[in-house]
Amino acid sequence: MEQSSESYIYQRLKNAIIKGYIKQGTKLVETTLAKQMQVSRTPIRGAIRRLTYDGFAVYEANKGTCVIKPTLQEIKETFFVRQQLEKTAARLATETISPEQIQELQHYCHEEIQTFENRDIEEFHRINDAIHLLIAQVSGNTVLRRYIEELLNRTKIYLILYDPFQTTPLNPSIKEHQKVIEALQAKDPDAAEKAMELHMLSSYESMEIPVLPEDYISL
Amino acid sequence: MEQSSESYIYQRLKNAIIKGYIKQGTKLVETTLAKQMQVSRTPIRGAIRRLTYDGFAVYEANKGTCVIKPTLQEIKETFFVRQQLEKTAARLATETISPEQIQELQHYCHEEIQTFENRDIEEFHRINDAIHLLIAQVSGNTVLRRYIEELLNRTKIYLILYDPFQTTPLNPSIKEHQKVIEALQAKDPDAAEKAMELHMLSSYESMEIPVLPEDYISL
DNA sequence: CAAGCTAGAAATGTATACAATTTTGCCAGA
DNA sequence: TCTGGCAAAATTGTATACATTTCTAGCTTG
Repeated sequence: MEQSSESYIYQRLKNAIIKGYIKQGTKLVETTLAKQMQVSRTPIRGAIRRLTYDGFAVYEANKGTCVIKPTLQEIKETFFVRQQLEKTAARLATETISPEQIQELQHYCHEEIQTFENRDIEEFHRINDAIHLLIAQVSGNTVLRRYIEELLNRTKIYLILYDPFQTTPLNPSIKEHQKVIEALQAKDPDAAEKAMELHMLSSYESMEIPVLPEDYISL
Repeated sequence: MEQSSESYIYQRLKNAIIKGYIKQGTKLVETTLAKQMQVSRTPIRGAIRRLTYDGFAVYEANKGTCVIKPTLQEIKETFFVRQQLEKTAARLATETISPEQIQELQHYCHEEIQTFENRDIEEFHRINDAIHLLIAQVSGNTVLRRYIEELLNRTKIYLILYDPFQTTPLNPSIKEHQKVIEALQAKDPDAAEKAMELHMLSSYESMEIPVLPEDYISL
């Protein structure tokens, strides 16, 4: 499948933002990026606009587009919305989840433990995402799934600002996932919702404004 | 304030879709629209892409963009997500709402009753939107507010498919709004959440596939 | 007559040119 | 030195031209 130039550029830019290669607040200048990526302004422009619609950048007419620089307040608000939707997804999932899907979730949990022992943070996050996305999918509400996916993506960029060295203790996360999965297996909506609520809460309640040099760039 | 051509085109197209002037499933051809609107393809293209990101159209690479043609399932799913978020907003609003804001809501309710007597459906919907948006704003969570605003916009297009003649009894809606406002005034989170849940539920639970000629256009 | 192929048309994707707006930096004057 | 303004540079907004892909209509062939 031949992918369009714009999609490719979009992916590259998004990745660079999420990974922190592009500093928050940076202005995304069309002409500059066009030269760097050896394409015309047209696909660059499209990619930048898409980043805007996805919430990774802010646009001002006749001024240009900058990578977002969220406040701690905004970050917590976003996590809160994500929490609400994931709570709902977990509740719905108790009614529709199949034994195979439960097995898949448990498999992820095992992988998570192994990855934790290996200290492979990147892989750990990949598995974490997979768990949350699977539950969102199992919920059976595709609109809900799309919103959760969007918010999950959006919260990734926040983790860089909040915890650039990724030192957050991941151990509790594993146990929390297991709690959610147990509730799903027991088909207990209230327990599933509560478990997910607590899990999401622990991922943002302790956030504080990090002390970093102004021009800090995470690897 | 001078608005860009693209923004203007976006607004026009969105309005045409929401009002039903453009039939659901219609392909949005760049060249055709460019001729109609007397501009080049560039701003048309941007406007169409934006409609895509807002969920009013679907895009396929190298194929083009079509106005969405949601199934009843999708419509109900979207209303459900909106319901979840508005429930949350109502709950949060009980903690932050001011006497002035309560008064503003009550004012809307009075307007709503008058408008109902005048059978001005368009105005009625405008007031209804204002009530929901104000509660979302009062919640104090701007991310939540933006999502609710997006979903409110998106559900507008659904009402055309569901009820093109806008014959839905609006009377219960007024009473439901009053219930929500009473709960906000009493600063009772559970009551506010419940009242909003019931109000949202009544707006979509009874939806059925409408019987319409294939080429039906609302006004 | 149906299925498949092919050339032309049509539509989207990208590059480039030009217009309008904003930003920047320098200079004059108080 | 500070401020205001003006002109050049930089950047975004739009138009147009060209490239590539997809759609369509008509023809061929079994």
